Amino acid sequence: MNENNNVKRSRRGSGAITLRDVAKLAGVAPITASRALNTPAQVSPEVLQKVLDAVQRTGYVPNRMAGGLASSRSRLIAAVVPSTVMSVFMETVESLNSTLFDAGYQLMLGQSAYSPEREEALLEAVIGRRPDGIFLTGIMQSGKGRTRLLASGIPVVESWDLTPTPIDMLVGFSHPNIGREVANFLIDKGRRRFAMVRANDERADRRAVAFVDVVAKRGFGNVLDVNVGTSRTLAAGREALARVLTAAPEVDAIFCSSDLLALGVLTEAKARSISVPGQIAIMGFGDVPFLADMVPALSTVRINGADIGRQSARFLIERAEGRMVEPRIVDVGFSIVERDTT
Amino acid sequence: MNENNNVKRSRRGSGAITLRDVAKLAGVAPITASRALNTPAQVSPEVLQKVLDAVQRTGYVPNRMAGGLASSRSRLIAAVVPSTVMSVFMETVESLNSTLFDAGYQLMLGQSAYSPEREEALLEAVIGRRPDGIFLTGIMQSGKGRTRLLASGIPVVESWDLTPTPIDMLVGFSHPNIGREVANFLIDKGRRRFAMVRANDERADRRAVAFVDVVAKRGFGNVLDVNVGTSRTLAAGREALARVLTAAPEVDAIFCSSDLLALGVLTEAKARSISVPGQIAIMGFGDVPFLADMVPALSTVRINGADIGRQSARFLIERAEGRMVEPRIVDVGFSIVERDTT
DNA sequence: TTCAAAATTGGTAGCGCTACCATTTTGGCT
DNA sequence: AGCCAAAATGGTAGCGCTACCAATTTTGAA
Repeated sequence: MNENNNVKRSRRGSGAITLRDVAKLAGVAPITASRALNTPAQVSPEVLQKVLDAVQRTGYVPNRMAGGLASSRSRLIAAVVPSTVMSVFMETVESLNSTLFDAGYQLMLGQSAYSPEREEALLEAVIGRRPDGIFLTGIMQSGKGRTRLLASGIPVVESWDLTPTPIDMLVGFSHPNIGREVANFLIDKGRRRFAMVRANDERADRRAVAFVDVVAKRGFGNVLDVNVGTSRTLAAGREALARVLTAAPEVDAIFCSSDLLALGVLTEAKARSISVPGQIAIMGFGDVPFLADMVPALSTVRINGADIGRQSARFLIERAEGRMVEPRIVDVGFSIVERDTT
Repeated sequence: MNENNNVKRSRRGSGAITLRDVAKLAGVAPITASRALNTPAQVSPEVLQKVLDAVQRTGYVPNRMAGGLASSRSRLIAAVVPSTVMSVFMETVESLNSTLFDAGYQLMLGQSAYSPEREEALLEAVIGRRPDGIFLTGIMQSGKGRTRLLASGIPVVESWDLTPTPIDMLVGFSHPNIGREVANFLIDKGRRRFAMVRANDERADRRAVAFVDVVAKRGFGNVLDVNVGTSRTLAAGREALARVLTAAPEVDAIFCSSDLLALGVLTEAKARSISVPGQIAIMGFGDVPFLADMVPALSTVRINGADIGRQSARFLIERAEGRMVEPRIVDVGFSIVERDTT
């Protein structure tokens, strides 16, 4: 029984320890070793111990690519995010990742960077890994993308928005509702002349439309609209206030499409000695973590990003394990957080 | 030539389109179709066209798990980050990801959450995917982890620090140097009574030691040390200033272990009408993007996180394609950014 | 025209694992 | 003791792809 009889080992392969090696060392068949590791209840305690010992001694780490290929279960979940830096989505990604990890899943991160061409390539790359689930921040707008996702048969969670026709599952909240509630909130606070500062973002557009609509319906004229393009920076917010002041100095409330933009507006207001909220009320969106502790603390719309991540992870896990999910659409809502700037 | 002759298809498999299907449709052998997609130069233009057409018509997306298993190249890179929310590392992850993506690699994200037990499990999960490279934020301290990584044979980039003995490659900067330079900088600015506000973080500790050392050497007594534990929040910074003021009201310069903490100190100072930098100078660390545009703008230590990501990605790609990397240690340096709070 | 070299295509045999089925062993019951 | 179901173990055949080698066709230099 010479163990070295397979001297002319193939040049292929990684050369790493395989399940075969572990099984041989434990004196059992490979399939038994596999069971010992994956479904320990199916093997006798002695065998389990022998296999575990062999794993310990060899430092064996199962090859998940091989396992995934054989079982058609990759235990990978892909998350597509537009950006990671200073992004309101990271809270979601963090809770998504940690919930998934605890259930034995890995997270693949793709950045779409708000670019359609890149999104196309990203989708191809993502599907190529055969993840057990895909998490999208936002709703897949492109019909091509939807078709592709649908054709892949992979469970999908869209998020951060609401639509009656998701690809598959959905965990989000209503942007128009936010626009409406914020408008009502500000009007009820006695504000009369409104401006919006927003970056290029389809969701912000829908908040804006609803906002404008309510303002008009309640009879407070039109809303000054300042678009800062693609830059979601604090600096863009500062510049935006300058533009607001030039175009309509009488504005007394500004709804921004992100907290960072709002922080910029607030910063510029302070720099110009404009009293907040005395002269101008400022409202952000997203509730990034440190906002609450600043002085003045920014009023904003709070989205429970961690909740979205957790809920999405649960959905994806359920589906990955073959169970159905019902209902497939969850509205996690939002809340207006009144602090010092309104 | 009935295509439906394999009626009793196996119950296994995903049922998705495979390379075989594409090859059959294009009228070539599977291996030829594989070459058409992976090394098109090795195939005649007509065949290439036929295969591409077949891909188009079927919507075929190659299974990267199978490809990875066969070729021992997963085209996956794993990144391990302590946290993603409001983290100074995300700039690095973003540039890492985008550089990798352009070269045809995918990013797997693991969160160690500053916890050793979790790091252990994470490492196992990461190695199990057989990534072509691993990016670590920070240096792998645990000997067990080092051994494991070494044994895996996977190229590793450690980062965000410097050591003469990295596991493999290293892209970082010197924390002691930062401590020293900041100390000298503040002393040269005329500051005399120092405090440090820092979270539990081994790297911050080393900055602190060097800082204290310089202060002592130049004869300005000891440095008040305020530890905020694991909370890296703005609120923690505010509370920290309160503690500083109680313990040593004469302090005239505070070096914080993160920008967020510094922002908290600054916020509390403002709340207490303490003039900055008149009475107290404040220095952060990391240079998060929006800092520069705030009023007052926080002085800080700038780390080029994007550069670390890009450089690391290049290293990892080089190694994944089988080329050597020399030198394996890169010091990307840092810079003290003087703004309004010093 | 001749023939070797280069270009193109194909066949085979895995990569490391698990689904599926077959076989052997064990234990509980009459 | 005898029988049968349940528990434990094993064998085989892939998962979908590519490395490696072999065969064929094309090209170009002599």
